[in-house]
Amino acid sequence: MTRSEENYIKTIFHLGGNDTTLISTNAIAEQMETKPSSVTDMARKLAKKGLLYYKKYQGVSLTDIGVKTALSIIRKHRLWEVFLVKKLDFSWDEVHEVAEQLEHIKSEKLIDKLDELLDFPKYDPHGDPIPSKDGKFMERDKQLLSEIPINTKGVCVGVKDTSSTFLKFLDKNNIALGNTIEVLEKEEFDQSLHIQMSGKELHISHQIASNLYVKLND
Amino acid sequence: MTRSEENYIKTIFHLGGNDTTLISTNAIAEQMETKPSSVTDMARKLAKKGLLYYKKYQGVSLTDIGVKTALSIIRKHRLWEVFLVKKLDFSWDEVHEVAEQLEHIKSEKLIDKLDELLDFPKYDPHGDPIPSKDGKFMERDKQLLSEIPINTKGVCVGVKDTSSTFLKFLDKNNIALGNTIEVLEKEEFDQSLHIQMSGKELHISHQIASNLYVKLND
DNA sequence: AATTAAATTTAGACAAATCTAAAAATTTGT
DNA sequence: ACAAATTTTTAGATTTGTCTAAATTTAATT
Ligand SMILES: [Mn+2]
Ligand SMILES: [Mn+2]
Ligand SMILES: [Mn+2]
Ligand SMILES: [Mn+2]
Repeated sequence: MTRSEENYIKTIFHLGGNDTTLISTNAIAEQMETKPSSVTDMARKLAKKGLLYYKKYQGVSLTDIGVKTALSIIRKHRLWEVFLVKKLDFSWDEVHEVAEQLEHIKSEKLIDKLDELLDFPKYDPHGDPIPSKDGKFMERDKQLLSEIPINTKGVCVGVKDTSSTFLKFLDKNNIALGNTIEVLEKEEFDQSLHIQMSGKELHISHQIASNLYVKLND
Repeated sequence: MTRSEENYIKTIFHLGGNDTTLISTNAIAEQMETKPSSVTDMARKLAKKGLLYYKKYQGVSLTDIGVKTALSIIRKHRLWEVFLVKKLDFSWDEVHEVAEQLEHIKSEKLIDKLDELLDFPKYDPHGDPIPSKDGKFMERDKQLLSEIPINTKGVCVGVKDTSSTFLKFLDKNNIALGNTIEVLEKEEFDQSLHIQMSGKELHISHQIASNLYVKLND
């Protein structure tokens, strides 16, 4: 598989094309910052290769082989992200760009040994689950911080927005995965939250709270 | 720079095109397993980019920028080889293929941090020197085992042939970098050697001896 | 239901990197 | 020095992945 083909497969998976829902060429084009006509060409090519199902004018969805392929690329992407953070002291806002390149390196042994070196991590630096060698992975039971009730405690386990700006903002405010957060108060007016974290009280906007995943205690 | 361009630059460097000697398109084509006509096209392209000097019908040689580029790629290649051996338990005959891919990953921070993780190695698993960030490196003072006199001792510091078959052969015979070797006798007939290594006596062919580098003691 | 708007595909073009076959230049051998 | 052999370049074609502009299909609106 070429790098371009792999990127298409991965994007389609992320857009939800793993079940029978058809993903439109426009949606793919927008996500990949390319043109719909290019997507059509690639859809035909990948359909012929058996990686996806393509219904003219309707859209695409991944075949079983397509899903397996996508999971393999995502596994590599996320393992490399862990490597960059844990072994090379990258911060979580710097890893994505490099992982986009590293995910295309072809060597089964490489990725299995990397997995071992990292002690078989279950989640990447952004809290996203890492598929196992055979494509299985556990989506964590998590909720957006903005949607949990007042006076409940949870552990911060992931981010929805993985943009560098958001991640740097979290760093600046000492919000990190693993932190315990308690919602103290919710402002009716703007949906902003008063929270307690690491002993300190903090006021965060709805914008922030709706991009942070927490796992409720017990 | 594209992957293809980088591979051309690297190959030309290895063929000795760093000084004023011109390297022929045929030599490059043979080394890269491509056609001379393809090399001509690329030579023009790289000349226009200022990476090499191209004299029609004569050949090419790298400019200063070309040499710098080559050294940067070689640095990456060799650092990744060290990583694969030291951190992921690859054997020295398995690393080249994967390093050929990894050497094209673009991230200055990645390679500097990798260097640090590996404790700034000076040589790769095959005994080849690793250029520093600013392109400097020390070619070790070494000789082919086949060319040192009888009754001299040396430390095995490198291999000339880096093919998988040769490296596996050395593994099988417990010949590894760092071993001390003494030449006991040289057969006039076939140039084969009787050597002493790790307490054992060994008989090796000229073919082997002329592909092993040793550094004489003192 | 007909018209308009939006999404999608087709047709044709382009750049990068490669190839084959033919032409041109260089080198070799007498 | 000249013919033959070799090397190198040119010309034209191919594949991959992309694009623009036009045509077609589907969806939305009156
Ligand atoms: Mn990522
Ligand atoms: Mn991630
Ligand atoms: Mn190598
Ligand atoms: Mn090497």
